[in-house]
Amino acid sequence: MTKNCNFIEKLRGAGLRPTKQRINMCEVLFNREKTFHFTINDLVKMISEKMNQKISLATVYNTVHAFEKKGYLKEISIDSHKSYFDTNTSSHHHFFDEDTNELIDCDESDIDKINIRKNITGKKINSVEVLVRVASDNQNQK
Amino acid sequence: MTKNCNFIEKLRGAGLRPTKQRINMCEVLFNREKTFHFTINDLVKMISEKMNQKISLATVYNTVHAFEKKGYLKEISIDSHKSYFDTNTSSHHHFFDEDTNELIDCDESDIDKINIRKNITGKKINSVEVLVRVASDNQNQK
DNA sequence: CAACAGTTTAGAATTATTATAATGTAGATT
DNA sequence: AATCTACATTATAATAATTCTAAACTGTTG
Ligand SMILES: [Mn+2]
Ligand SMILES: [Mn+2]
Ligand SMILES: [Zn+2]
Ligand SMILES: [Zn+2]
Repeated sequence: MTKNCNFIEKLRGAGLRPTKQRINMCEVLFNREKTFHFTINDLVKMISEKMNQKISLATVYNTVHAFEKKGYLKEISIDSHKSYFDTNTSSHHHFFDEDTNELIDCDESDIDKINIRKNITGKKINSVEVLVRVASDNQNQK
Repeated sequence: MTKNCNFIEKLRGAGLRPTKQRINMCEVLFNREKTFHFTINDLVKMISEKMNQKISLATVYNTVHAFEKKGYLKEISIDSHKSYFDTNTSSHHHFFDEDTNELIDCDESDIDKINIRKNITGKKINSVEVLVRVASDNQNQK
């Protein structure tokens, strides 16, 4: 897909200076075949593993939030203690595996289009997201 | 509905001792016509306003989590910085008004039943929740 | 290359939540 | 009713997550 990526252009296009930290983060986040879900902690680990450069935690937060604002990342909140970011920024739904804490993308065919009958005066719909929580099917009661 | 409520029985039924703090929290949370959504902060304010007793913040957290575990409250997470609790513990969907930060319940007729085609081997579905984010419809672009 | 605005950084500060351990209390036992 | 004990409450400390600060650094423009 995005091979030998020109992340410099991507960053410039968003009005973000292509610093080496941001380019490195782009490599880690976007230079791959498939989109994925991560926590800030995951990302800090991935960056320190994949790069030999040190990076400040504040920069990771800053950059993730900048990317989120520019629409390069989406936040998926599971509960107050579990929040993920998604490099798949298209509108899509999720399964959440409560055993493994894993977020799984749905594709179009997995869930029928949501039909919303209610409308709130003066308000437009910005997004419609379904979260399906799943867990092991062992018939151990509770 | 729950008039002159016997919260003592409700608490005992859950294996929770009916202390005066818990009974007071029950009054604030459940002794009302309609269910509602609140944050921990909202709740602390409501309790200190409605009671003349002081209550420890730790007790509020402990009790909210105990009630959540017993199924008397449900958590609704909007993003990593906004999390609500819901005294409506039935399975239902939500609108979230991004202008006012207000959560609004959907009822059965507002959203068609969600049809899930995907199934994850060995996993059962625990819940299916839709969050519809809405915001002011002023045609101010962005 | 000079100048400047934007960026990074380490560390401090802030906030939200949980842990601690001393004190209090509900409910059982006598 | 007095005593006992496990559970609950409390103030406060500790921890964790995130944001702020202000000094140093760097990409861009001219
Ligand atoms: Mn955010
Ligand atoms: Mn919780
Ligand atoms: Zn996703
Ligand atoms: Zn609700």
